[in-house]
Amino acid sequence: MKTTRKPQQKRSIEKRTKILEAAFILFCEKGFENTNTAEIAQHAGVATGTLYSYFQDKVDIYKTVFESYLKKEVSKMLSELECEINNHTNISQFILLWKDSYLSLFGKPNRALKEINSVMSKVQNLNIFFSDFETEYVESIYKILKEKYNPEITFEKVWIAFLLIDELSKEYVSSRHKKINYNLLEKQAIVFIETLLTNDGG
Amino acid sequence: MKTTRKPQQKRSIEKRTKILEAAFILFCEKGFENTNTAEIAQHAGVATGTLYSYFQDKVDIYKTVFESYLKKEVSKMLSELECEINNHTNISQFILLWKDSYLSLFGKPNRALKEINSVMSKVQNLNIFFSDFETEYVESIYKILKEKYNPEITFEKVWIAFLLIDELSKEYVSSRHKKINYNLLEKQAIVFIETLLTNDGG
Amino acid sequence: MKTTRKPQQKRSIEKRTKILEAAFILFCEKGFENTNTAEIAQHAGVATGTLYSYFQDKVDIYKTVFESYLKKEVSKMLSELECEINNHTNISQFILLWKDSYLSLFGKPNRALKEINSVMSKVQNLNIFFSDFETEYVESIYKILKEKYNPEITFEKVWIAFLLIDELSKEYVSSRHKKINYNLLEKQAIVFIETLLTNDGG
Amino acid sequence: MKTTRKPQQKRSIEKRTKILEAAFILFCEKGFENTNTAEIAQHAGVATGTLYSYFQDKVDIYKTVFESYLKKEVSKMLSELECEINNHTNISQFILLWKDSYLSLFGKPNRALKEINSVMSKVQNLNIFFSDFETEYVESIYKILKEKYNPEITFEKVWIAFLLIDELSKEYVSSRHKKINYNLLEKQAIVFIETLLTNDGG
DNA sequence: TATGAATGAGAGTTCATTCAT
DNA sequence: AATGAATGAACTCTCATTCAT
Repeated sequence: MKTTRKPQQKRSIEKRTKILEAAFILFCEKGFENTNTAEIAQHAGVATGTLYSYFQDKVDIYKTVFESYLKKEVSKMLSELECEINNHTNISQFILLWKDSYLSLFGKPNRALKEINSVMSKVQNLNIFFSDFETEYVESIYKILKEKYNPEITFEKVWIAFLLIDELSKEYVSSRHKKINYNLLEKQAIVFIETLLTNDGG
Repeated sequence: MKTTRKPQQKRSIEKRTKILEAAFILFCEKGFENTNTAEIAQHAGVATGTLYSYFQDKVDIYKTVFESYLKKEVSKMLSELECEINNHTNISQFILLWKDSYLSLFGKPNRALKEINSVMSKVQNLNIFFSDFETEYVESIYKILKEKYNPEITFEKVWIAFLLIDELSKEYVSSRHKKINYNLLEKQAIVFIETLLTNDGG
Repeated sequence: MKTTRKPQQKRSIEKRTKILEAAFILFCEKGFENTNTAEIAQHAGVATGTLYSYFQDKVDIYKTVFESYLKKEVSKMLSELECEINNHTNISQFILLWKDSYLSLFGKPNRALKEINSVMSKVQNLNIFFSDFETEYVESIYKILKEKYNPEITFEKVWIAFLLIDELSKEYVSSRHKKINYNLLEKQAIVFIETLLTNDGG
Repeated sequence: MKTTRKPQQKRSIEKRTKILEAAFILFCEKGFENTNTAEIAQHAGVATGTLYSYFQDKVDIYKTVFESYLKKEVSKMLSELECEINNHTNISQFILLWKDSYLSLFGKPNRALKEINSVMSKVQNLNIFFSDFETEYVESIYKILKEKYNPEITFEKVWIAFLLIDELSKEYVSSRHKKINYNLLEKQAIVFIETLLTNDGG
């Protein structure tokens, strides 16, 4: 029977946090498969064995890193978004804010999250968490839009907007398509998301 | 100085093809990291050592597999698309055809291609190929659309349409978001893309 | 220079006893190699570090556990045996009593004691203790038998009886030979031991 | 899906044999837990990875080592015993031969076989093989004795004889009881085994 | 004196790559 | 040209032991 520590003491929590921070940075930079446990330990300033006091295995570290990252950052982001709306933001500005916050959230861990299928094949229930999480996230945006801007809006339209914002962020992060004028791309995308979300038809 | 053979003889070419086919199937199913060279050799019906007669290393196999897959399939797809257009297809039908052909192309290798960043860190110039390839692909679509449907269309708009079709395909392949009505999503997306590509504004 | 405590205070002695009890149970169940110090500490209700206040290392725990078990239990057993004899027990009954008491003593720690060679290679003088102990034990039985039943008996004959009782106990504990009728085996063994110990020849 | 090689070629068989030989020596000397895979490989003159071409894991090596040792040696021993009987051997001589052959077989691997419980907890069906093997072995002896010397003999009596011979061998191998006159012990044991096996009573 | 978090050497195992045949 | 047995570095994970608190 294997147990992992649920640290209550301050120093212990600090160590756990350091491990998660180091793992986050390395997974984002190099991905899951190209990061080894020794590196994580070294960057966290702990011994390799210490990782296994706090986490069951490497996959558990991955899972915890991105679960906690998303949980923490997304709820923060959503409340910030809601706050902004109350300051007389129009829908165009809202979309811009949405895109910016999404980019700041998913820009960094983008690479690591892409590998999720690889990690998934080693553990059950991992993709369910992330799928459900995405759904919840879009539902929150959907509620805001329905309440504040367009009571007729459908969930699917918001999802399309979400897909586009997701792709825009990835384009931005990679910036690998030389022929693309990113500023123009973004401007046009936002105009069309606005059309999508305000038009009654569909 | 290490060399890999450029096989000219018939039997050699067959062997190379078998390796690429086996690798394609396995990389698509299990990803790069979870597929080992012994498996590829076994499925191809050759010895492990033979892999290294035709390819420099495992990454070279990955690179060649998807380069050749894309080169071959995309040009086929594009000529099919062009062919269809001449049969009095309207833009809405064109978008549908585009989406379907894209799905049939990228549905299968989706998982393997997601890992591209992971593979990239082991070899130079891999992502450049894929980025350039994507650009060329969208340019081809852009030309068709400009010529046949809308001379005013911008490259960026087509790119937005492309991003959306890409994401739709991924959603379709994974089908992991329970709350999404995929038929509705697709229908609305296509209407939206049509609007995007026919409207003069932007 | 490392020292281990010789606890004099009541609470200390209790702790030491708890460690030995926990270790005894675990070593008997799972053997030396498959029992780890964390488990011993947990079952004893102490911290892992505490083990090392009372014992030099894991081997020292093993050694102490079985030394103290044998010393305590065997002398108890021998006095019980001697007690029974005075109540007009015949030799056949004595052998039965011997076997039963031996089984109750060595049945449980059988597995752990089998591993003694493995543990021995890590520490000096461990097997000497156990060998000497066995000798003393058989000598005690020998004295009883010589005094009460057969003055002509030889030490070697008693040793043969001892070997047989030892094996019988092991068979009983493992019960893994399906074709053996254990009741019959035991009955015949005891008859044989009786013959062995009463016959003058040899 | 993991596969291990079934070597057919001469050189391959040699390598497998070398691994088994090295493992046999080391397991006998130091036991299962105190022998590591690197040592086995080194003594066999192969790389660590090579072990895993021929065997699934360390336990599989242990299992194969002693299964093949016993299968090979015991059948050889039994045919030798049968051969001797035909040369007008009396029962006393037969018992002596039995004991000697048993000693030469189980003397060396005695230590390693004692650890079987430890290894067993890591793998299923291991003890079943060894128990069944012991049963078959004693049955063979039983058949010989019944046929050639005493048609009235019971299986249980032969088993008792077997237990005694087993213990005698262990005593001999360890030779750790200083007060024992081993020659006398053996002589008396054999006399009594003879009594046991020839007497009709029981 | 007791704690238990931390250590890190060392274990078993995998697999891309090589090279004698 | 093709083989596939062999390699051995690198990986993840364990656990007896230590030591700051």
